Amino acid sequence: RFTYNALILALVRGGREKEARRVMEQEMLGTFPPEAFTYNAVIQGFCDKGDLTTGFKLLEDMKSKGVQTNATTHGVILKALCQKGDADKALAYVKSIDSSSEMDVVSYSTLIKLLFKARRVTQACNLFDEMVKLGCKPNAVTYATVVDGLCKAGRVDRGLKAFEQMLDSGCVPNPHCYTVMIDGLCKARKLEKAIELFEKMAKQDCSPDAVTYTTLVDGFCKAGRLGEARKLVNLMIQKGKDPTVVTYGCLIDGFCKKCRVDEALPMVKEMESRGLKPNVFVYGSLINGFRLAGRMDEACNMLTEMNSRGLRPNAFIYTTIVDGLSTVGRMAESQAYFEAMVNNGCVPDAVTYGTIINQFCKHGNMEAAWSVLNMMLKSGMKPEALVYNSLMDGFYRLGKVDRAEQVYKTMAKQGCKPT
RNA sequence: AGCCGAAGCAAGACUUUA
Repeated sequence: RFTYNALILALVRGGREKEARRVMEQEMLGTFPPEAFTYNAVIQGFCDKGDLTTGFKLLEDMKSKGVQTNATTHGVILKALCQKGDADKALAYVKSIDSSSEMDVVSYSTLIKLLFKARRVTQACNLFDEMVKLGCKPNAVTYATVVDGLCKAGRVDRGLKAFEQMLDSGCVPNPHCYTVMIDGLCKARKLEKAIELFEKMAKQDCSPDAVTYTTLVDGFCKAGRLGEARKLVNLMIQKGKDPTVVTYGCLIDGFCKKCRVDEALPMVKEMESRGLKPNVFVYGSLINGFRLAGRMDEACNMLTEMNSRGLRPNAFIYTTIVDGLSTVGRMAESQAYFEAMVNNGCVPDAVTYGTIINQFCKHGNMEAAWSVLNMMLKSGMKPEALVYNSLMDGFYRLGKVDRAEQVYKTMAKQGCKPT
């Protein structure tokens, strides 16, 4: 029986869930009574592939065979629903659970994460309170989830409270817990507090890992404190925490944003010498760096280089190039890159079209801008307020107040709030 | 009873008077 379970698990992990199911249904069930462990593994296999239909079907099979679902079953199902972002279904599922197989700390944490993801912050917090009330003790993962959820919802203050609550509860924090808090503080522009926490970590016998370092490196970079960012990367090397591609990505982006792309380039060499290959993010930063410096030939060369290295440029990359070329007045080339984008099967997104609209506006080509907006709306895209702002500004500058008003009305109709 | 489920980090468009 253990052998079968081990085999099934191995198949699931290898992405061969169909075989796993066959082994379970046709070989194992003839010899051994069905058990939750096996079903959980197979259900997970299908859910990981996005096939929730089969997942739920197996769940029904399981129940009809009299196999008791357990907390892990719920965890697997909730994880799947979490990835789909289907909070309502998840809540309905939890309601349908009978009391003999309760939720545990993992399934609760999964559901809390899902609710935060669906921006249902109040519900997430209520669920957290509920689990405590029911005697299910939150662990470090639960707290990390809650702190992260609160911070990403713009409630760092409450994130900090939850973090303190974690310490008070006697829960031993791990680097994950600190990292989400540090990240939240950095993004809320409370860098000093983030540094403080980072320094406290080491003292607490919880040394920062590569992600924690990277988070703070990014914090320094976003605050324009590049010297400190660089020093921190040196420190992590010294401490034996190897920087990752993301670490270098943050550092390189920081320099690029400050128009110091020439200092960023040696860092690419440095990362390569450490065995790290620049990825699409790194190229994105570099291309943006050249764009900000008005050096579009070099930006385009970088795109060629990434192609030759087998990296596929995405909408970010193309949008940066399209924008940069337009800004320096190279309209025909800009358009050519937009066409190349489409021809290469890269789908322009709302930012791409927003960029194009903005560029038309800047160049006084308002009718073109207006028609792109309508195209966006027709295809169901939701332009951000800044796109409407750009259009209104463009019409105003040409003295076409009525057209600007028309834009404003469209904006209101789309439910887009003015900024 | 054999370790089946949960958490963290980076790139693109508006607004600048120098």
